[in-house]
Amino acid sequence: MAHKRDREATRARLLECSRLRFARDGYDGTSVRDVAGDVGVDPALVFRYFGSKSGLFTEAMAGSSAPVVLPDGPVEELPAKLLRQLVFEDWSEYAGEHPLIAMLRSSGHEDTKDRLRQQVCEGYLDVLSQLADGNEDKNLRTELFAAWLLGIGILRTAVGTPTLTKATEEELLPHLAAVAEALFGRPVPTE
Amino acid sequence: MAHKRDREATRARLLECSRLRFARDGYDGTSVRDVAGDVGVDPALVFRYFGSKSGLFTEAMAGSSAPVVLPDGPVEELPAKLLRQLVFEDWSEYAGEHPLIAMLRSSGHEDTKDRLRQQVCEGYLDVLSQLADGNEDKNLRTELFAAWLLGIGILRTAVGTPTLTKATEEELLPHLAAVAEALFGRPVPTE
DNA sequence: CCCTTAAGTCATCGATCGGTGACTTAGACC
DNA sequence: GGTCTAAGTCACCGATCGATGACTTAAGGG
Repeated sequence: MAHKRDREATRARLLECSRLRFARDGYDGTSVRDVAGDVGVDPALVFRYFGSKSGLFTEAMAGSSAPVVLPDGPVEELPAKLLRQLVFEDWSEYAGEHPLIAMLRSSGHEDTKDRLRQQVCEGYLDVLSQLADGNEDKNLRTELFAAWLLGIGILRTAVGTPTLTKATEEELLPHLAAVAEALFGRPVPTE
Repeated sequence: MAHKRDREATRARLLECSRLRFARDGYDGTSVRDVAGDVGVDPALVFRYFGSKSGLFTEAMAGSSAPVVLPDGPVEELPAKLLRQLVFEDWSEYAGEHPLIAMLRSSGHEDTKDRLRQQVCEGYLDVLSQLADGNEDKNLRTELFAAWLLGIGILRTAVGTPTLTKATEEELLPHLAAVAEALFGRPVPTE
């Protein structure tokens, strides 16, 4: 009675809730009953709509690729933008972590690993590689910088290292500029 | 009759096999029956020795803290040593990944997160912080460098990014030196 | 108003999980 | 060789999981 009978709307709500569960608890830690319970629907409906649990997982992860910065501004501002998005944005909708970091928890499954790689490559490396233009090991430098951003996010949220967890964006920006300059050989403004 | 009745030896074999399982399949993906089967022993024995599954997990992870570089050489060589150990060493005994990276898969459990943090702090940050001596944000710089090393390991093994995965140690060392110098403000020899 | 269609539910299955307690057997010691 | 202790086994419990198929009910059209 709380909701009308709307197949597409129910499907969408299942996907949304499952995304949060999968991100927070991982694939194995999430049960179909949990997700159905969040939506207020019978678990059997999940199998009617998605065939299986892994079908739900695949579709949920496919729809979560949205949050990626588009290269709309000058390339020099990209590192700061990505850092802000990866680390400091409010991901409370995704259980407090960037979806990419959360997805790492399920990287034991080969499907997840493939999607993870695809998302990192298309969403981050393609954009970041502009910064490495003119350098010798362009791709390697790009991936090394992406590794740093990812590592910062992980130390902050998944490990909970003391200093980095409490660091503010303003404290991080100077070091970001220094490392970016060292890797890309060009000045990167902090503002 | 394959093995004699030796409590300590059986305990050790259970720990060793569980370490590999936990690393490769995560906490939830590993069953007590799996581990006992690897050792060729009854699953009930696991509970007799470790009380519970999480007891086995805790003890297994506590015992895997061994692989940490000791600061025996000059501090300038630490980054290269840690990179070699984290990324290029042969971790086939641990399913091909450094235990720390593997442990990230189970970082949904708070116990694992605590142990992970402790291991990163004591095993890596304490050693690395010598490099940041004399700098302003000593701890922050140290954690930022550790984040980079961890991120490199993750991109290589858990994500499988194209260029970094195939990179050799010799290709990475110059960039390691550049970033270390940018973060710590002191030259870091590549050899 | 009724009847069809599809959205959603219910009961249940088989497998697997962590965990427990009673039991069996191997090995050292006298 | 008998006996005692501890290493290891066996049978089983309750809970939970993914999954299936038969069922019920809400909504729209004639």
